[in-house]
Amino acid sequence: MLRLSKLSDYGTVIMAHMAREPARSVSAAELADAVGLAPTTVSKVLKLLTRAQLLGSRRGVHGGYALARSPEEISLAQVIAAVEGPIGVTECGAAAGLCAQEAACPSRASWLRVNRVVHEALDGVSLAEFARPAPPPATPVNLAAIHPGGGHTCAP
Amino acid sequence: MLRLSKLSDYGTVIMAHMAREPARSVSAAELADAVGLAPTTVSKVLKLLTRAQLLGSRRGVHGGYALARSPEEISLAQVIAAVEGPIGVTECGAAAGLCAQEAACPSRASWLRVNRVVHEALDGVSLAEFARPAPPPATPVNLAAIHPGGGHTCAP
DNA sequence: GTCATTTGGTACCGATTCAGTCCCGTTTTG
DNA sequence: CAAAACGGGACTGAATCGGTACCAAATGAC
Repeated sequence: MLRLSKLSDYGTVIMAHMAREPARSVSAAELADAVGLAPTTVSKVLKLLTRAQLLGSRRGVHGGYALARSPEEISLAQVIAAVEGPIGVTECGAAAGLCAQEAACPSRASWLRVNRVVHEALDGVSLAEFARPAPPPATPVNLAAIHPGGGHTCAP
Repeated sequence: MLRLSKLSDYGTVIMAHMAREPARSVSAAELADAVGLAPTTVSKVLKLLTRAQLLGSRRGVHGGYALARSPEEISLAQVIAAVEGPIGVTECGAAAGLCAQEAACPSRASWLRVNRVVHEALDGVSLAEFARPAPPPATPVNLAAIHPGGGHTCAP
């Protein structure tokens, strides 16, 4: 199904939530409550997002997390990569040198193209857009024609 | 990592191999030998591809598999969907309504857009192209129309 | 200075999913 | 009828994933 992992999904939900009040610092517990997930799980995701420098953190009594950049400057691709590693449909697309047949692979060019498009698609969606879906951007998308297969775990 | 399953990967390799001699009927054993995978595994994948009507099959002593359509008319998306089910980046599967918040989900539009782009990327690569990598096709997916401001490197 | 609070890192377990194999039935041909 | 080949599941071991727990480090209140 070429699906996102649950943790990545959580990551996007969490980041979307934070993007609605970009300046505010929030604790893991508060966030967990807001998105309706187990505090431990939220915490785990927050750690990953922080390590990837998408979030800044502060420890201590009034500690918490806050966006490291403005929501416009954070893309879905960055969030997903932070949680589940390099984005790539095939191994050869995620990092060079993983596939033994790399040099001789007749399909490599095709895969690289697919990988690039996928990455661009995810990189083209900013948190700002993701959190607060405005009327569909620049180019109107024909919703009726969209291939179904979607929805995600929309946390409250 | 948003990665393809191994079985899907095998599927593409097998189909690519068949696309190089589109008219010929090949047995599972012969194919397994050609692509260097276990016969049982190849057989499993072939069954899936056949059930999805990408291949035609004949039983009996001179039986085997053959492409159901010309390589130009079979896309990567079709092969992948045949092996691992409907392509979709997010959960809540093919059936609508699995996600309670579906109607109110603020990110749904974004996800649908991503799904659509991914699907188009995979649908835009034909077996013919995939098996015998030619110079990039005449009409690549028009990313600019979907995400104005587009270009980006694929580097992880 | 001490203590409650909150993040950081890691190790761990249970469950689910995946890859791979095997078995048996059906079809076709010689 | 016998052999070759596909069709459809069932089964198993392994890998991955989701989730939890634990302890260390930092911070601020008192």
